[in-house]
Amino acid sequence: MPELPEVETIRCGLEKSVKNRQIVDVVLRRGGLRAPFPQGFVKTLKNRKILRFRRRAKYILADLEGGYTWLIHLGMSGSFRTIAKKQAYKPEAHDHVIVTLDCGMRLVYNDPRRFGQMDVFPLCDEAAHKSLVHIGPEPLEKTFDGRALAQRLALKKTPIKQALLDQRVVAGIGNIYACEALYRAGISPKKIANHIKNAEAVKLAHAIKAVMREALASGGSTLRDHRQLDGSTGYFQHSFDVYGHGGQPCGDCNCKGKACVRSITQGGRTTFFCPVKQR
DNA sequence: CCCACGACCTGCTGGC
DNA sequence: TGCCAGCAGGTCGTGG
Repeated sequence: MPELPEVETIRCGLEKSVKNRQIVDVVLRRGGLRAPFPQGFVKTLKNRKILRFRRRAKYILADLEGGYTWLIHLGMSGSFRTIAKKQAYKPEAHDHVIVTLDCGMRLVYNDPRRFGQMDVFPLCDEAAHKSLVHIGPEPLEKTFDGRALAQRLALKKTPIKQALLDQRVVAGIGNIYACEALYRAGISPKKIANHIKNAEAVKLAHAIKAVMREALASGGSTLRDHRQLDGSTGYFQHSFDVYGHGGQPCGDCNCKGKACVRSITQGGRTTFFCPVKQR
């Protein structure tokens, strides 16, 4: 489901409604998601206060009292919802993890496709965690700029679109925002990453930051099922220039109403782009 | 090491 | 109406 803006929106929701609550019970309704839940998962979460929610790439990291971190990845279809104390809770299809908090509220993790991930580990081991250790720079950090991007792209021989999906190059970009950023930067998705010139990398870094910021301000994109904790939907999907717009005019090249936006397959994923504007 | 590709899952849509 | 192929916001393991 989610890319950086959606994950960040959910992190904010968790921070507002769940931070500083103590976990009093955890129920797992199956043995795992993509991978089995780790040994002692429930036991480690139970009776710990949640101190804060952080984000790294598309991972949510909940710091727990006692020096542990609860790692959450939503995969393609994961979502959280909260159930108030007085509300009755009937498990719905694909509710896999139910966390009860000291205030009586329940936090429910639902994930139809089960591509999500959960883990818990000592905070001091975070830097070495298999899922986090290779992740590249956060695009919204000041230190991420054209130079930083160019440096990483120089090592990649794949088309730029595929390089942007590689979390070692930049953190948090997925299929939608890769397409949108390349469009804004006017760069062809087929261009080989290590052929990208410095000036283009500068433009692309700006485009990545801009599209991420704007999506964040809109509460992310809701295509099928991304919702904030309170059930409200993002609306950035209305601002897509190319994603999902195959066969329509892009609105910015000189094709004036002509169906310029194409879709192609790269690395098994659909890429949308305007071959006139993106070269 | 790098890269391409299939696997992992369920649900929805569109074409017949 | 029903069925089935194809596709979906992500990662990971296995080959070459």
